[in-house]
Amino acid sequence: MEEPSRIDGPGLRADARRNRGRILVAARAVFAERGIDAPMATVARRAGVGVATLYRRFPTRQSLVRAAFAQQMETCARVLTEALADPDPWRGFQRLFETVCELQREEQGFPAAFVAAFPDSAAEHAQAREGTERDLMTLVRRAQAVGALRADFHPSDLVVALLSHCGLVTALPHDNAASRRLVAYLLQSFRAEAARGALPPPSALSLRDLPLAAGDSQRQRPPRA
Amino acid sequence: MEEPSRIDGPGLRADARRNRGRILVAARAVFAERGIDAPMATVARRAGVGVATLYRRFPTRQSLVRAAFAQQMETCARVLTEALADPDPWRGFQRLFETVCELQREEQGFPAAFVAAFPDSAAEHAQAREGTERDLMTLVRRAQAVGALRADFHPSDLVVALLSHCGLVTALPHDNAASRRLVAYLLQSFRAEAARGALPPPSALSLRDLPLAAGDSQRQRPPRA
DNA sequence: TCACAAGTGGACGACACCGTCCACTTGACC
DNA sequence: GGTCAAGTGGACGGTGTCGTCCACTTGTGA
Repeated sequence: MEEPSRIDGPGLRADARRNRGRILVAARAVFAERGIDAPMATVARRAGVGVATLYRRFPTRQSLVRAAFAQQMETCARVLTEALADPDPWRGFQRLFETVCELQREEQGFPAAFVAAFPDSAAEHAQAREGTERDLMTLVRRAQAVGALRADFHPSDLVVALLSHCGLVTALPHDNAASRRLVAYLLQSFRAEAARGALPPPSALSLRDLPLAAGDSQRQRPPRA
Repeated sequence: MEEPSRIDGPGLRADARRNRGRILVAARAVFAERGIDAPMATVARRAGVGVATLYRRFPTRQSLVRAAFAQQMETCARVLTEALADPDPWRGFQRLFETVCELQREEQGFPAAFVAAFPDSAAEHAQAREGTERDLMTLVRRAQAVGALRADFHPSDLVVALLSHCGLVTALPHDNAASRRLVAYLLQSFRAEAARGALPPPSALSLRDLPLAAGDSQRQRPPRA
């Protein structure tokens, strides 16, 4: 009410803003090297900052993760807009998928952030997600209308594809060839000509389940070496 | 030398063997619910056993994981044998992929075990893996010779596909529809008729990187809610 | 230049998990 | 039934992370 969350945004003292920036850089680096649940203290040390400063700026690990990858999230949203603007809807669709996968591949830690849970941002970003979802639906319909995207493609299939790719790059963080190969296979199977026989029914997933535009998701936990 | 590892196998006292069994059941349950790095003490408690007993039987978490999912690993190996025996190599290939994915889908925690690292079993299971690898190669060649599997399919693509599916079911543990959908898409894109345009070069992966037959792999870490 | 609110660092208590140790129990074999 | 090695449970010390608290520093606006 009174404090409109000056925890982030501007309105910070100059040195504080500088530190905030350093923390985000350090967070991306540390998350890339040691995974998304690296100790907070490690991030602080790398940023040349005390733990207290880190916690003051980002009270939860989640808020740090979200802020650290906000730029990637925005890129995803922008790419969707560009895809919609493309006169060739299939090319738009293809670029959308390829670009998001490229982001997942390049920014270590982003994939993990991508599937990690952000249950509290649900209300907050509801409209953003709905807009994104509508846009995606439009893109899919157009690409189908042109006869490029198979008719039985369901918007949730994009979520499925992105999450799988995400899992792959998490398992093999440095194997770009594997990632590219999967992307190519999936794109080919999304083409209308590839349709042979019926597919099993689509998942009930929606964008709600995937933070394409700083949204959020569900989930449990994976392994460890 | 002197003690030929009676830690597992028979030769255990009756009560000890009973406990061992209980531990494995408990481990599968706990891994399914809380992920593969749930506290050892939780597994012990669930098995109605002290921690010491657990550690005596399975000195490392890895050995516990491996033992807990040994059955699933064996099933994978058996399915490969069956696939080779199938007069229709494509049907064999298809069943192999579908069955392994089904295992990943059904046994929570198995996918995580599947991608988790088992660096020390490398030497130990070297022959088993090589045999598996050769079998797989044979299966692929046969399916290609028949004109069913696309000519540019590379054995490592199976690893890629399995790891992606693994990631998907880890992210969405209860969404069978999503899993089935992905499997269907991938199988269709592996068909010879689906080939349109060149694929990017295959990954350098081999079965070495995937514990199809109780083998092992590499890796780093994923997220956490 | 000064005063003070904003910002800072690191020590600290709480907590969770690990893996070992040891005194006690129990199954197997005579 | 008696002996004893095999087996057992739980307490315990060690380690690593969390998140807070508070005395100190520093930027800002007058």
